[in-house]
Amino acid sequence: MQTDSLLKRNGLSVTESRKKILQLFLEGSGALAHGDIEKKAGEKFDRVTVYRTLQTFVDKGIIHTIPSADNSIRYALCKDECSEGHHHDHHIHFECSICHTTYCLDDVVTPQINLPKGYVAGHVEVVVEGVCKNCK
Amino acid sequence: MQTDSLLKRNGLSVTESRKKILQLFLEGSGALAHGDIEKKAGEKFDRVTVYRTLQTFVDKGIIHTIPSADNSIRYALCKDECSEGHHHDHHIHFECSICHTTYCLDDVVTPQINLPKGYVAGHVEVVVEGVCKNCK
DNA sequence: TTTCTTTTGCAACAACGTTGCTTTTTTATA
DNA sequence: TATAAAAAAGCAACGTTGTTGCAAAAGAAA
Ligand SMILES: [Mn+2]
Ligand SMILES: [Mn+2]
Ligand SMILES: [Zn+2]
Ligand SMILES: [Zn+2]
Repeated sequence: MQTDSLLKRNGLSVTESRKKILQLFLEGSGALAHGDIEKKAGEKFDRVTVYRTLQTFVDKGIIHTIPSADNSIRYALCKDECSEGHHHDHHIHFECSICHTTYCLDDVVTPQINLPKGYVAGHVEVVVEGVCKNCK
Repeated sequence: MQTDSLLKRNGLSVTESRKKILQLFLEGSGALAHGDIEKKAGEKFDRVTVYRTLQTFVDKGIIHTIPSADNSIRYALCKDECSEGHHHDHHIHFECSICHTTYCLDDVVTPQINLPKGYVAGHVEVVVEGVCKNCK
Protein backbone atom coordinates (compact mmCIF):
# COMPACT_ATOMS: atom_id res chain seq x y z
CA MET A 1 0.00 0.00 0.00
CA GLN A 2 1.14 3.49 -0.86
CA THR A 3 -0.04 4.90 2.43
CA ASP A 4 1.74 2.33 4.57
CA SER A 5 5.15 2.92 3.09
CA LEU A 6 4.72 6.68 3.18
CA LEU A 7 3.89 6.47 6.87
CA LYS A 8 6.75 4.10 7.63
CA ARG A 9 9.21 6.20 5.68
CA ASN A 10 8.32 9.05 8.02
CA GLY A 11 8.77 7.01 11.15
CA LEU A 12 5.07 6.87 11.92
CA SER A 13 3.20 3.82 13.04
CA VAL A 14 0.60 2.63 10.57
CA THR A 15 -2.88 3.10 11.94
CA GLU A 16 -6.34 3.02 10.42
CA SER A 17 -6.96 6.73 10.81
CA ARG A 18 -3.62 7.77 9.40
CA LYS A 19 -4.06 5.49 6.42
CA LYS A 20 -7.57 6.75 5.76
CA ILE A 21 -6.71 10.43 6.10
CA LEU A 22 -3.58 10.08 3.99
CA GLN A 23 -5.67 8.24 1.40
CA LEU A 24 -8.03 11.21 1.18
CA PHE A 25 -5.13 13.48 0.35
CA LEU A 26 -3.64 11.07 -2.17
CA GLU A 27 -6.83 10.51 -4.13
CA GLY A 28 -8.36 13.98 -3.89
CA SER A 29 -7.49 16.83 -6.18
CA GLY A 30 -7.80 19.87 -3.95
CA ALA A 31 -6.71 20.82 -0.48
CA LEU A 32 -8.76 19.72 2.50
CA ALA A 33 -9.92 21.57 5.58
CA HIS A 34 -10.39 19.82 8.89
CA GLY A 35 -14.13 19.75 8.33
CA ASP A 36 -13.83 18.20 4.86
CA ILE A 37 -11.88 15.33 6.34
CA GLU A 38 -14.40 14.68 9.07
CA LYS A 39 -17.10 14.45 6.42
CA LYS A 40 -15.19 12.44 3.83
CA ALA A 41 -13.83 9.97 6.34
CA GLY A 42 -17.41 8.88 6.97
CA GLU A 43 -17.49 9.88 10.63
CA LYS A 44 -15.37 6.91 11.57
CA PHE A 45 -12.81 8.81 13.55
CA ASP A 46 -12.94 11.04 16.54
CA ARG A 47 -12.55 14.73 15.88
CA VAL A 48 -9.54 14.80 18.18
CA THR A 49 -7.84 12.09 16.16
CA VAL A 50 -8.24 14.15 13.02
CA TYR A 51 -6.72 17.19 14.69
CA ARG A 52 -3.79 15.19 16.00
CA THR A 53 -3.24 13.38 12.73
CA LEU A 54 -3.15 16.60 10.74
CA GLN A 55 -0.70 18.10 13.20
CA THR A 56 1.53 15.02 12.99
CA PHE A 57 1.51 15.10 9.20
CA VAL A 58 2.44 18.78 9.17
CA ASP A 59 5.26 18.17 11.65
CA LYS A 60 6.64 15.35 9.54
CA GLY A 61 6.52 17.33 6.33
CA ILE A 62 3.85 15.15 4.74
CA ILE A 63 1.30 17.91 4.33
CA HIS A 64 1.48 21.71 4.45
CA THR A 65 -0.98 24.41 5.47
CA ILE A 66 -2.54 26.97 3.18
CA PRO A 67 -3.54 30.31 4.68
CA SER A 68 -7.01 31.71 4.14
CA ALA A 69 -9.04 34.77 4.95
CA ASP A 70 -12.00 32.79 6.19
CA ASN A 71 -10.59 31.18 9.31
CA SER A 72 -10.40 27.68 7.92
CA ILE A 73 -6.90 26.47 7.24
CA ARG A 74 -6.59 24.01 4.41
CA TYR A 75 -4.05 21.23 4.10
CA ALA A 76 -2.44 19.62 1.07
CA LEU A 77 0.21 17.01 0.32
CA CYS A 78 3.78 18.19 0.10
CA LYS A 79 5.16 17.22 -3.29
CA ASP A 80 8.43 18.96 -2.69
CA GLU A 81 11.17 17.42 -0.60
CA CYS A 82 9.82 18.31 2.78
CA SER A 83 10.95 16.57 5.92
CA GLU A 84 10.51 16.81 9.66
CA GLY A 85 10.89 20.45 10.60
CA HIS A 86 11.80 21.49 7.09
CA HIS A 87 9.10 22.46 4.68
CA HIS A 88 10.13 23.57 1.22
CA ASP A 89 6.83 24.33 -0.40
CA HIS A 90 7.65 27.14 -2.77
CA HIS A 91 4.56 26.95 -4.94
CA ILE A 92 1.53 29.15 -4.96
CA HIS A 93 -2.11 28.33 -4.22
CA PHE A 94 -5.33 29.00 -6.04
CA GLU A 95 -8.80 29.30 -4.52
CA CYS A 96 -11.76 29.05 -6.86
CA SER A 97 -14.44 31.51 -5.82
CA ILE A 98 -17.12 29.39 -7.48
CA CYS A 99 -16.50 25.78 -6.43
CA HIS A 100 -14.31 26.78 -3.48
CA THR A 101 -11.68 24.22 -4.33
CA THR A 102 -8.16 25.12 -3.26
CA TYR A 103 -5.41 23.93 -5.60
CA CYS A 104 -1.69 23.60 -5.16
CA LEU A 105 -0.15 24.97 -8.32
CA ASP A 106 3.03 23.00 -7.92
CA ASP A 107 4.58 24.36 -11.09
CA VAL A 108 4.11 28.01 -10.26
CA VAL A 109 6.96 29.05 -8.01
CA THR A 110 6.64 31.73 -5.40
CA PRO A 111 7.83 35.07 -6.81
CA GLN A 112 10.76 37.01 -5.40
CA ILE A 113 9.57 39.96 -3.31
CA ASN A 114 11.54 43.16 -2.82
CA LEU A 115 10.99 44.24 0.74
CA PRO A 116 11.71 47.69 2.21
CA LYS A 117 14.98 48.17 4.08
CA GLY A 118 15.06 46.38 7.40
CA TYR A 119 12.67 43.58 6.64
CA VAL A 120 14.17 40.11 6.28
CA ALA A 121 12.10 37.66 4.27
CA GLY A 122 11.57 34.10 5.35
CA HIS A 123 8.77 32.16 3.78
CA VAL A 124 6.48 33.69 1.15
CA GLU A 125 2.86 32.65 0.77
CA VAL A 126 0.85 33.49 -2.32
CA VAL A 127 -2.85 32.73 -2.63
CA VAL A 128 -4.65 33.68 -5.82
CA GLU A 129 -8.41 33.87 -5.76
CA GLY A 130 -10.24 33.46 -9.06
CA VAL A 131 -12.09 31.00 -11.30
CA CYS A 132 -10.64 27.54 -11.86
CA LYS A 133 -10.44 25.59 -15.08
CA ASN A 134 -13.50 23.50 -14.23
CA CYS A 135 -15.73 26.45 -13.43
CA LYS A 136 -15.28 28.89 -16.26
CA MET B 1 -12.48 64.24 15.22
CA GLN B 2 -10.84 62.15 12.56
CA THR B 3 -12.90 59.09 13.38
CA ASP B 4 -16.23 60.92 13.22
CA SER B 5 -15.73 62.28 9.75
CA LEU B 6 -14.39 58.99 8.45
CA LEU B 7 -17.50 57.26 9.75
CA LYS B 8 -19.86 59.88 8.36
CA ARG B 9 -18.12 59.88 5.01
CA ASN B 10 -18.95 56.20 4.80
CA GLY B 11 -22.57 56.65 5.72
CA LEU B 12 -22.21 55.14 9.16
CA SER B 13 -23.72 56.52 12.31
CA VAL B 14 -21.16 57.67 14.82
CA THR B 15 -21.18 55.45 17.88
CA GLU B 16 -18.84 54.93 20.80
CA SER B 17 -17.72 51.47 19.74
CA ARG B 18 -17.09 52.40 16.14
CA LYS B 19 -15.10 55.44 17.19
CA LYS B 20 -13.04 53.45 19.65
CA ILE B 21 -12.30 50.58 17.27
CA LEU B 22 -11.47 52.89 14.40
CA GLN B 23 -9.21 54.80 16.76
CA LEU B 24 -7.27 51.62 17.51
CA PHE B 25 -6.61 51.13 13.81
CA LEU B 26 -5.63 54.76 13.27
CA GLU B 27 -3.15 54.98 16.10
CA GLY B 28 -1.68 51.48 15.93
CA SER B 29 1.06 50.43 13.58
CA GLY B 30 0.22 46.84 12.79
CA ALA B 31 -2.85 44.89 11.86
CA LEU B 32 -5.29 43.76 14.52
CA ALA B 33 -7.03 40.46 15.12
CA HIS B 34 -10.43 40.30 16.71
CA GLY B 35 -8.87 39.29 20.00
CA ASP B 36 -6.41 42.20 19.99
CA ILE B 37 -9.30 44.61 19.70
CA GLU B 38 -11.22 43.07 22.57
CA LYS B 39 -8.14 43.46 24.75
CA LYS B 40 -7.08 46.92 23.62
CA ALA B 41 -10.57 48.36 23.84
CA GLY B 42 -10.46 47.69 27.57
CA GLU B 43 -13.36 45.24 27.64
CA LYS B 44 -15.84 48.02 27.22
CA PHE B 45 -17.71 46.47 24.34
CA ASP B 46 -19.51 43.27 23.84
CA ARG B 47 -17.76 40.67 21.76
CA VAL B 48 -20.67 40.64 19.35
CA THR B 49 -20.34 44.36 18.78
CA VAL B 50 -16.71 43.91 17.81
CA TYR B 51 -17.59 41.20 15.31
CA ARG B 52 -20.33 43.31 13.79
CA THR B 53 -18.23 46.45 13.69
CA LEU B 54 -15.36 44.69 11.92
CA GLN B 55 -17.77 43.23 9.39
CA THR B 56 -19.32 46.65 8.79
CA PHE B 57 -15.91 48.25 8.29
CA VAL B 58 -14.89 45.55 5.82
CA ASP B 59 -18.13 45.96 3.90
CA LYS B 60 -17.65 49.72 3.69
CA GLY B 61 -14.06 49.45 2.50
CA ILE B 62 -12.60 51.00 5.65
CA ILE B 63 -10.52 47.99 6.61
CA HIS B 64 -9.36 44.86 4.79
CA THR B 65 -8.63 41.31 5.91
CA ILE B 66 -5.23 39.63 5.89
CA PRO B 67 -5.15 35.85 5.52
CA SER B 68 -3.20 33.71 7.93
CA ALA B 69 -2.29 30.10 8.54
CA ASP B 70 -3.13 30.22 12.23
CA ASN B 71 -6.89 30.66 12.19
CA SER B 72 -6.90 34.27 13.22
CA ILE B 73 -7.73 36.73 10.50
CA ARG B 74 -6.16 40.13 10.94
CA TYR B 75 -7.57 43.47 9.87
CA ALA B 76 -5.91 46.70 8.77
CA LEU B 77 -6.94 50.11 7.51
CA CYS B 78 -7.40 50.49 3.79
CA LYS B 79 -5.11 53.25 2.57
CA ASP B 80 -6.01 52.70 -1.05
CA GLU B 81 -9.20 54.04 -2.53
CA CYS B 82 -11.52 51.35 -1.28
CA SER B 83 -15.25 51.83 -1.13
CA GLU B 84 -18.39 49.86 -0.38
CA GLY B 85 -18.08 46.56 -2.21
CA HIS B 86 -14.85 47.58 -3.93
CA HIS B 87 -11.57 46.85 -2.27
CA HIS B 88 -8.39 47.78 -4.12
CA ASP B 89 -5.73 46.67 -1.71
CA HIS B 90 -2.90 45.63 -3.99
CA HIS B 91 -0.12 45.65 -1.45
CA ILE B 92 1.56 42.76 0.30
CA HIS B 93 1.71 41.89 3.98
CA PHE B 94 4.52 41.01 6.31
CA GLU B 95 4.30 38.90 9.46
CA CYS B 96 7.16 39.10 11.92
CA SER B 97 7.89 35.68 13.36
CA ILE B 98 9.43 37.25 16.47
CA CYS B 99 7.06 40.00 17.60
CA HIS B 100 4.14 38.62 15.60
CA THR B 101 3.24 42.04 14.27
CA THR B 102 1.54 42.04 10.89
CA TYR B 103 2.42 45.01 8.67
CA CYS B 104 0.79 46.38 5.56
CA LEU B 105 3.64 47.14 3.18
CA ASP B 106 1.65 49.71 1.27
CA ASP B 107 4.47 50.49 -1.13
CA VAL B 108 5.12 46.92 -2.19
CA VAL B 109 2.62 46.08 -4.88
CA THR B 110 1.30 42.59 -5.42
CA PRO B 111 3.34 40.83 -8.14
CA GLN B 112 1.88 39.60 -11.39
CA ILE B 113 1.39 35.82 -11.34
CA ASN B 114 1.45 33.62 -14.43
CA LEU B 115 -1.18 30.98 -13.94
CA PRO B 116 -1.51 27.71 -15.87
CA LYS B 117 -3.99 27.63 -18.76
CA GLY B 118 -7.58 27.66 -17.61
CA TYR B 119 -7.16 29.53 -14.36
CA VAL B 120 -8.47 33.08 -14.25
CA ALA B 121 -6.91 35.29 -11.60
CA GLY B 122 -8.95 37.61 -9.45
CA HIS B 123 -7.38 38.94 -6.31
CA VAL B 124 -3.83 38.03 -5.30
CA GLU B 125 -2.76 37.82 -1.66
CA VAL B 126 0.90 37.78 -0.65
CA VAL B 127 2.01 37.28 2.93
CA VAL B 128 5.72 37.27 3.69
CA GLU B 129 6.85 35.77 6.98
CA GLY B 130 10.19 36.93 8.36
CA VAL B 131 11.89 39.30 10.79
CA CYS B 132 10.77 42.91 10.94
CA LYS B 133 12.91 46.02 11.20
CA ASN B 134 12.35 46.31 14.94
CA CYS B 135 13.30 42.76 15.73
CA LYS B 136 16.54 42.13 13.92
C1' DT C 1 -37.92 67.27 22.42
C1' DT C 2 -40.08 63.77 20.12
C1' DT C 3 -40.14 60.14 16.79
C1' DC C 4 -38.01 56.90 13.95
C1' DT C 5 -34.05 54.19 12.85
C1' DT C 6 -29.92 52.00 13.93
C1' DT C 7 -26.89 49.88 16.94
C1' DT C 8 -25.75 47.64 21.16
C1' DG C 9 -25.86 44.18 24.74
C1' DC C 10 -27.57 40.04 26.33
C1' DA C 11 -28.66 35.29 26.20
C1' DA C 12 -28.53 31.23 24.17
C1' DC C 13 -26.47 28.34 21.12
C1' DA C 14 -23.33 25.96 17.69
C1' DA C 15 -18.80 25.12 15.93
C1' DC C 16 -14.14 24.73 16.71
C1' DG C 17 -10.15 23.45 19.17
C1' DT C 18 -7.48 21.67 23.42
C1' DT C 19 -6.17 18.67 27.32
C1' DG C 20 -5.90 14.75 30.56
C1' DC C 21 -6.74 10.25 31.08
C1' DT C 22 -8.19 5.41 29.97
C1' DT C 23 -8.56 1.87 26.61
C1' DT C 24 -7.12 -0.01 22.39
C1' DT C 25 -3.93 -0.76 18.77
C1' DT C 26 0.57 -1.12 17.00
C1' DT C 27 5.35 -2.30 17.31
C1' DA C 28 9.31 -4.62 18.97
C1' DT C 29 11.23 -8.66 20.98
C1' DA C 30 11.51 -13.06 22.84
C1' DT D 1 3.17 -16.50 17.85
C1' DA D 2 2.88 -14.72 22.45
C1' DT D 3 4.12 -11.11 25.39
C1' DA D 4 5.59 -6.63 26.95
C1' DA D 5 6.36 -1.87 25.98
C1' DA D 6 5.15 2.09 23.43
C1' DA D 7 2.15 4.78 20.78
C1' DA D 8 -2.22 6.24 19.22
C1' DA D 9 -7.29 6.52 19.53
C1' DG D 10 -11.35 7.52 21.91
C1' DC D 11 -13.82 9.77 25.40
C1' DA D 12 -15.14 13.40 28.44
C1' DA D 13 -14.82 17.71 29.87
C1' DC D 14 -13.73 22.21 29.06
C1' DG D 15 -12.48 26.85 26.97
C1' DT D 16 -12.65 29.77 22.95
C1' DT D 17 -14.62 31.56 18.94
C1' DG D 18 -18.31 32.89 16.09
C1' DT D 19 -23.57 33.30 15.11
C1' DT D 20 -28.47 34.59 15.80
C1' DG D 21 -32.82 36.63 17.68
C1' DC D 22 -34.57 39.91 20.41
C1' DA D 23 -35.20 43.72 23.84
C1' DA D 24 -33.04 47.93 25.46
C1' DA D 25 -30.30 51.87 24.45
C1' DA D 26 -28.30 55.26 21.61
C1' DG D 27 -28.11 58.05 17.50
C1' DA D 28 -30.18 60.68 13.54
C1' DA D 29 -33.70 63.40 11.73
C1' DA D 30 -37.23 66.68 12.13
MN1 LIG E 1 0.44 23.51 -1.70
MN1 LIG F 1 -2.91 45.68 4.12
ZN1 LIG G 1 -13.81 26.05 -9.39
ZN1 LIG H 1 9.03 41.98 14.75
